[in-house]
Amino acid sequence: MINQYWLLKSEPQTYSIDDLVQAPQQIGHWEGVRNYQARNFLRDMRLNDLAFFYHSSCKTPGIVGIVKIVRAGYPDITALDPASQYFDPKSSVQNPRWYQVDVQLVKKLQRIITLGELRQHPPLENMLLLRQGNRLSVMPVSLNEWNVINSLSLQP
DNA sequence: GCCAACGTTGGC
DNA sequence: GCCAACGTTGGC
Repeated sequence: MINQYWLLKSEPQTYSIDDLVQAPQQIGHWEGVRNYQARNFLRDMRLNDLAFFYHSSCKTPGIVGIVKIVRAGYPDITALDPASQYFDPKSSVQNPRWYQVDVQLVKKLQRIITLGELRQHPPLENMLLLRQGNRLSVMPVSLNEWNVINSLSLQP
């Protein structure tokens, strides 16, 4: 079975890798995504797919961990909750508009692989993350990119 | 805080 | 369907 690899962005001030480290069973709900392209990627995720955990909008943006999809796409409950900041009146139980997945920590990297470092590696120059103006918070990562970054994470 | 690069909204 | 106005993202 061929898995797809992914990258998930989060603002650490909202949800950080350490929040996931400390979560029960180290499982987190990846909810609140309100972009259609990102939602479609969430919906495409399959059980046991792997993803990089990326910190964005912070002092040192970069990849900080690896997570596994432990529950594939299901309706985002926060869209149905009027008290939630992610509430969307256009979503309903019968016709959910947004989806979430559950992720479980595989490992927190020993060091952050910064955005600047990623940009220094020619094999990664076509990475979606590095494309100008890219604002997707959920995106696929090619096998080759995954392997390059994975080996970087093992270097001191 | 700035601002470029988006995505979304809504009038027409 | 077009497109201007607006809101958001996210690096710097």
